[in-house]
Amino acid sequence: MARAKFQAPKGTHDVLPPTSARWERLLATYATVVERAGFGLLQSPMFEDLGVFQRETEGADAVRKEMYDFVDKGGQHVALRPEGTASVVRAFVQHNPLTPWKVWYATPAFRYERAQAGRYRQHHQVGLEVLGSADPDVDVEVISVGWELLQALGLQQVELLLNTMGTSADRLAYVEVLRAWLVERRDELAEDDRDKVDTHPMRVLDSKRRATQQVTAHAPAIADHLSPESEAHFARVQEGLTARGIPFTLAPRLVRGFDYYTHTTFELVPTLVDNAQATILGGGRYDGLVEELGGPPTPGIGFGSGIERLLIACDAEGVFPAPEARIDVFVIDVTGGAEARDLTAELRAAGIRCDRAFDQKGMRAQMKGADRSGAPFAVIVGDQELADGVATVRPLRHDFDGDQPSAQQTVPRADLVAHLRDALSKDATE
RNA sequence: GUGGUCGUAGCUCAGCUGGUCAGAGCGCCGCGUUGUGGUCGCGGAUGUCGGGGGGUUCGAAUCCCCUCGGUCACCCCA
Repeated sequence: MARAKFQAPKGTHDVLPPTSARWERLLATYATVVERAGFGLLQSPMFEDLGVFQRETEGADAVRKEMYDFVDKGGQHVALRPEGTASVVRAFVQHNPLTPWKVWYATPAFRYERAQAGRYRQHHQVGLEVLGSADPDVDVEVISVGWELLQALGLQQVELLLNTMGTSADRLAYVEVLRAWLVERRDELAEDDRDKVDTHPMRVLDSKRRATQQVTAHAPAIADHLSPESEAHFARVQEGLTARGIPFTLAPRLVRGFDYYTHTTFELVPTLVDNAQATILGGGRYDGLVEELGGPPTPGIGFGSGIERLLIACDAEGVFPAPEARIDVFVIDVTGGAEARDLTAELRAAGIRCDRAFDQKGMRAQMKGADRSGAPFAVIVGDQELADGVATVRPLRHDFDGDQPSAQQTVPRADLVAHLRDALSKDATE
């Protein structure tokens, strides 16, 4: 009877080396970008009380239908987080930090849905939030940092879509105008969109169906229903982006997934990725959310960005490749392994990244391992070197000169670390 | 949740309408070089033909159904 074989659950995936090195680098890049802008890391639990995410006013599918929720052994109803913002707001309300509170995070997010390219049941997001300031310049800063992340990754073919929802009062008023307008034209809409007129009129604007798009092309626009305050806020955001040299496209039909958004909303969309799940970074302002979670009236804004989708976009542009060599030196020991054991420890203590072969493989096999490791140098210790108190340092990266292998040197063991450091710095500058 | 499509060695895939169909390339391992990576040559291993269940048949990787998974679109979102 064959034993059952397990595999990663549907919609989840393992990231193995060397691909995982891209993840490490992406996270490091993100941390650099946000920390130089004054954001600090917020580590918060991956699950929360269900109510943190599932609020009465929230109609997003991610929260209504796709939550990974369960009752724990103590009877508490909890949920794996489907998005990053609500957790941050909960932490803000709980700890009442000084404002503006600028935090960033990197976290898995869970949604029970059918997987496809760029959409998973467990995906990973980096994001940030600023709580406690209504200044439109904060909107500009948040969008700028998102933009800088993409720049740092090397992404060029990206479009910034910008919209505003106005204040929540503007939004509510507009939604009713829109609903009334749509009700009169319900029969002209694509069949699948008709129910949304009642449940989620703004989503009708976002429909991908042609029949619906033809109708909504003339629908009332939020821009015509903004209060002077909202107009001024949005104008200042646009002015700031222009001053920063960040190109944007006004997208009056841009409808973000969560209902908590007010004022500025935005998405960054890669233009070269042709699947439907393309948005790599999205966010907006949410001036009522803190109150909904029991805090004082506090404005907030942030974005989330999907790591899997960022990498898909990088692949489409051929940028941000996986890093190459993971180690500097591969130690080869044909005297039985004790030399490799001690020498790797010595080199590592000196800050030199190194690895070795195990299982007492032959010289040839160890050299193949050295070659495969990507290390620029092999350090060879055999019986002769051991007797002489030396090691052979052999460059691996230079191409063969015809059939002649690259030149190697004999180095006294006492000088080995210094020699390798010197050789490595020369190798790095080539 | 709805619909389409696919699922053969670690990877990419071939296998025509059921009867040497269990294969190729790459990768991997060994040897040529008992102390030297690439290239080259020689040799080798690997799969219950994605897993399980059921059906048709003298006979199924090959046909049908269920199930699991990938993938694409919708829904929705990062």
